[in-house]
Amino acid sequence: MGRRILVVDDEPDILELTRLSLVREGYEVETAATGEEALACLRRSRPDLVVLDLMLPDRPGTDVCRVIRTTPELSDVAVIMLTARGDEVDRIVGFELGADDYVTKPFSPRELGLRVKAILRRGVEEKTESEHLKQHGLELDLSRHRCLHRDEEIALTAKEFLLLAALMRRPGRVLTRERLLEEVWGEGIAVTLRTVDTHMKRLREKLGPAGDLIDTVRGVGYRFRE
Amino acid sequence: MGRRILVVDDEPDILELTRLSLVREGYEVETAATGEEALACLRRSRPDLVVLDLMLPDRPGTDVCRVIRTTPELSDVAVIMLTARGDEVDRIVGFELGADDYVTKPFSPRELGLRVKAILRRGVEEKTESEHLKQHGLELDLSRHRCLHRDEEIALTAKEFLLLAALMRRPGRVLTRERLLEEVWGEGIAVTLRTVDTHMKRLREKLGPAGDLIDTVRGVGYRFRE
DNA sequence: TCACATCGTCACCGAATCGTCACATTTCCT
DNA sequence: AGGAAATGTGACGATTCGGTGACGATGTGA
Repeated sequence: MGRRILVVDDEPDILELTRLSLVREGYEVETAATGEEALACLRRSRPDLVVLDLMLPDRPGTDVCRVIRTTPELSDVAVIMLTARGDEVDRIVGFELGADDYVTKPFSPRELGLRVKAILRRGVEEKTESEHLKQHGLELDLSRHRCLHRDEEIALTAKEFLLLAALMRRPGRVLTRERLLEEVWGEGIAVTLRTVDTHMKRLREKLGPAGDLIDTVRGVGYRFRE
Repeated sequence: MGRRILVVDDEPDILELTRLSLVREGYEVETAATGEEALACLRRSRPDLVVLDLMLPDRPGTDVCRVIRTTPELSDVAVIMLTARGDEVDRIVGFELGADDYVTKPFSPRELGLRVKAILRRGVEEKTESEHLKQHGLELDLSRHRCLHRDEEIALTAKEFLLLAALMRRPGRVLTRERLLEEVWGEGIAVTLRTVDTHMKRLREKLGPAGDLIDTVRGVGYRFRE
């Protein structure tokens, strides 16, 4: 669980020091010096937590944070902001921006380590509910948006992933196309029912042999093998 | 679906911040500052969930929670308690009070949002959990759309399944062809009455020995053995 | 900007399912 | 027993349903 961290700061020294201290505490650490770099890395490797400097060369850290929170695939990533003074803390943490915590510069590695640990632990607690589905060798990591079959990664698109998640959340239960549309696409969205079929086909295709785990119940809907 | 939330807290700031963050996540939110207000609002607008501070000016939140749980019309409302420390958690969430979850102050809106989402989802699932009919070794699971006879699966078509369900829902009672048409095919559908006979035949055939459980009541209709 | 991935829709096909009919059988009545 | 009415049964054509491949629109990263 929660192990991978991205550190974003434009000062090479701070970046390196932070990286080292976190690595020493057992985390996998990546680094980025700009907001763009950071976003690219986020999309690529989906870390569990981002330590984000408020001041970056290309765009403010607040901006990056906002992008993270408004991107569905990233919204589970925890964010710790690095800020010069404790001023705008209220705005940063939580409300307007949705960061999970902040640390004022200058900070000791130990302090950061403690915050990181606390945040990640909280994250784990939240996620233990059912963010991880596992059935018949098929594994879905909801928070990380990943799908494994016999430990081999299967690349799914957003819709395919949500579709599979909806089915796997209630194994054995038949879900009508209407229900699936509602759950995956959202309520009141105007999409043909048959669209579900198409996505189901693509999903089965990608799942390969595991595609058989999805049953078609003629005249009713689809169901995941119990 | 679960959308409406009541937030109860006596601190205006927290109240407003919480309200905002929940509204932003797409919920309809009402607020109350006292226990009495909260109960009034509950009775009036029946929200799906209450976020309830433990400390209120007029009466403890635990008290409010107890009232909710012991009022039949309100017992479906989910409750999330806000508490200062993780101390009395067991008592709160467990049997004594019957809250569904708790969040310790201070909390980030994100954290609360996640809890809310989880709780509401759970509620929906429980309510959708549907019938399971079982008679004379014949078993019908509506939500899974499965039919078992002595633990052996019997594959039924949609119509056959609905027909059998209609009969099994009222064992011993005779259902006319008209009634069955209405129930299985829907009202105002133009289908010959004799169509029911045909489906009944196919159904009995598939049920094998259990087919005898369906009696024909000459001149009236069909009935499932009591 | 371009290439590429994703998504929604459509049209077509084969197969499962359905509805109806004609005929056989049973039941009930006189 | 004889006949009428109701139900069982088998066959057949019609319809529905889901799988599938293709296409165009849209969005997104390089």
